[in-house]
Amino acid sequence: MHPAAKRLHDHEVSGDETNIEYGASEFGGFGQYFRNKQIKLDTQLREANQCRSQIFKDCHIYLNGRTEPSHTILKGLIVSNGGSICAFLGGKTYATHIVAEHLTKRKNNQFANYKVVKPAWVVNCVNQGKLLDWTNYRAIESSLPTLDPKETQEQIILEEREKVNCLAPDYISSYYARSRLHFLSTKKAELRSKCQQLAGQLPVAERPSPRTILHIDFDSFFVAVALKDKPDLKDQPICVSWGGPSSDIASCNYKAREFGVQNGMWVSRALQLCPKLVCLSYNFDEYTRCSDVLYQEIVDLRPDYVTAVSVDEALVDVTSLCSKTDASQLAQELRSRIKAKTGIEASVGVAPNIFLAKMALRLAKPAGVVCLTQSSAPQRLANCSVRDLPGIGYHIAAKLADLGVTNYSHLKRVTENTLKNQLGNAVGTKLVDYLNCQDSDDISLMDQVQKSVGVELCWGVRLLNDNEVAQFTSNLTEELWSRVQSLYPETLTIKFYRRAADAPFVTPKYMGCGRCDVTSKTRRVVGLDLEGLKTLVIQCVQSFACPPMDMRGLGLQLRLMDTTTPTHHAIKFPQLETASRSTSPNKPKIQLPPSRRRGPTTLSQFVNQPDKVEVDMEVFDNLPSQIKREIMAHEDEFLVKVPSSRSRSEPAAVTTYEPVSFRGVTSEAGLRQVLRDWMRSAESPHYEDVCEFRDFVDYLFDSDWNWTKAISLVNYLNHCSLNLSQDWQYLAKVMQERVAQKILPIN
DNA sequence: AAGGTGTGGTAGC
DNA sequence: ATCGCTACCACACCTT
Repeated sequence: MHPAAKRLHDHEVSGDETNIEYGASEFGGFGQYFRNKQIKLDTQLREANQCRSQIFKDCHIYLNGRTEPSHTILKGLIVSNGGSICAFLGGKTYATHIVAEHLTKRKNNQFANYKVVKPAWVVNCVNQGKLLDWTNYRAIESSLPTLDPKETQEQIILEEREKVNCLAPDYISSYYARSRLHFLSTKKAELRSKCQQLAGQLPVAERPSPRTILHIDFDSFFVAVALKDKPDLKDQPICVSWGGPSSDIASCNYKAREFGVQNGMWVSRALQLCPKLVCLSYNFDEYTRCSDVLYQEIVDLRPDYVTAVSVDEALVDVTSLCSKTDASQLAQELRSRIKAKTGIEASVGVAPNIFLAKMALRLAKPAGVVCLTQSSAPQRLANCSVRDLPGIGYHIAAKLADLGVTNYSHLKRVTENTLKNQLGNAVGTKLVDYLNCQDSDDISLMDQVQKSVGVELCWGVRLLNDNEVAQFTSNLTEELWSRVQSLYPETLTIKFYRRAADAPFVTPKYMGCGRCDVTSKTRRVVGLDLEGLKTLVIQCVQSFACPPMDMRGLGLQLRLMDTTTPTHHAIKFPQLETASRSTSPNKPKIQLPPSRRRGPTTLSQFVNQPDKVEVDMEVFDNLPSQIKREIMAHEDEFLVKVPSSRSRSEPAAVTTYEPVSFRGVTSEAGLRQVLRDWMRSAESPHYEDVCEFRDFVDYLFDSDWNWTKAISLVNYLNHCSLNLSQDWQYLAKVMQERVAQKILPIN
């Protein structure tokens, strides 16, 4: 489906709640109760008029500036004839038409790609009972499909760049320093890792079922922090944002929500709804301080388990504690201690599972504690909007609304199969669980090791040419690299934001990305260093073939190697027995940084091994580490005499030594398992095993398509060896070097 | 059948 | 003006 058509379709699904787009980021409370007056007006108009006709079917119309007839009348005409009103340009809903009398120069530009019509178009359409050709009612001359000429676009970008320059050396760091979403994401990652460390220290408790789970969270956290030194404002409608008209509201208090203000809404919009709204600033340092107090108090309880949900929010398993204390009392005490130490209110939900704990928390806000049980929950939750169920966002809620399900109790009306067919297996199953007040998520199984690391930047990206695109891409890749640390990346997914063909060149949000088409690409990055990564990313970005001036954002995500889970799935993988040791006819292609170049080396050098000094294997194994390492490093000069397999299995050795074999192992995960077993089996590697490993890696490397897996395996060895003896680390280095050199001649 | 890739949804304030 | 991030899951579709 064409993107615009899809948006129209989506719009239909969402009915007349044209600005529900903000619902996507709504949180912390029953937004249902504070519906925007505008929605009500539309609904009432539509109901009163019972949709006299469908003239404006599929029309999503934005009214701009002063009009004759008035907005109210036009709105009535449009809505009662099957059309809908678009509250804002930009965002996720797409306006098909703009109605305007006069346009300022800037708007002229901003609206250049819309169908901009005079109000008479609406009136005449209704009078004649059909949709008239809009081009006879143009409000500006150069409308669709003409785009801004290239020079104009260049001019716009140059002007914008004077204020916001995404190529400035400190742009990325200063951007992230002010981004609330970046703050939230990175804090969460930090806390998750801390909680995981903690889990290792906590005693491994038995896990009788049912559990007692606390879900604790500060009430409108950012606002609460902002109000700490402005207590006189606490009864006013307050929000936290950077303050400009198109800045996002990060958090608003309950007073503001009464006016329909929601988190994620733009300030300009919120001010329409609530002119007295007061905007306060962010204070990231203080958020961190409060967060630390919260988590310290939780840890001091000595719970069975803690999971970080957010900077101000945690799931706590307190089952053991509750054998002595009453859960609700425990929660109350926790609440008061936190209030005393931070000065801000937290609420707590108590329940036997995560789902119910989350729902209990919603009921508990503001400043309260609510306990839910399997038996009390259904009644307490009956009227709660499906939007408030964990994992049910704007899109799924819209699909549920199509099924006639808008609140929790309606779920009963739909069969499990319908849910699964309409929403997918996972969501369907989850909803059925919810209806039964159950949750298959187990708090002790959450917080697994991090699987990916990424960066994304979609604000202020304004670039003129390929060079600038490469520069920006390179800068962002460096930022990504700085976050990788000792982690071990396997693949890179590049997410490219390109201005949608029909989106205006000047974005509705100041310096925002506007509506974009997003495409992505995944590549293996095993064996690449920063320079290699940069080259790869720039290459991929170029492959999207986007006019530089239409680039609006870039995301880079590294999937990390799975270092824990052995898998039993076998992927197709050639067997060693059938391997040919000859040079592969198709040489692998890989971009390696110039820094890796070490002079000419050919594959044949490794294949045709030079004469060797003989070393007995047993002797080798008993050599001091230092010498072993030397031999491994110069293994081409040594030949270790391997005893026959018979003598090896003789009971001479006290410890039973099992030679490592990679033969017959078919999956990458399986290979890693063999490596892990090998590394566990000995303080330092046996020479024979080293040879087996080297041969296997050589084989992989030489076979047509497994060279990336060879690199992968060697790097995995390196990754794991960090915790092992120097011998292991050295082996890894030697193998890395070997593989790196094999790659060289191909460049 | 199992794995890879591309896309899309959700959560936090 | 403005700071629209990021990790993770699930799925459709494709290849082998």
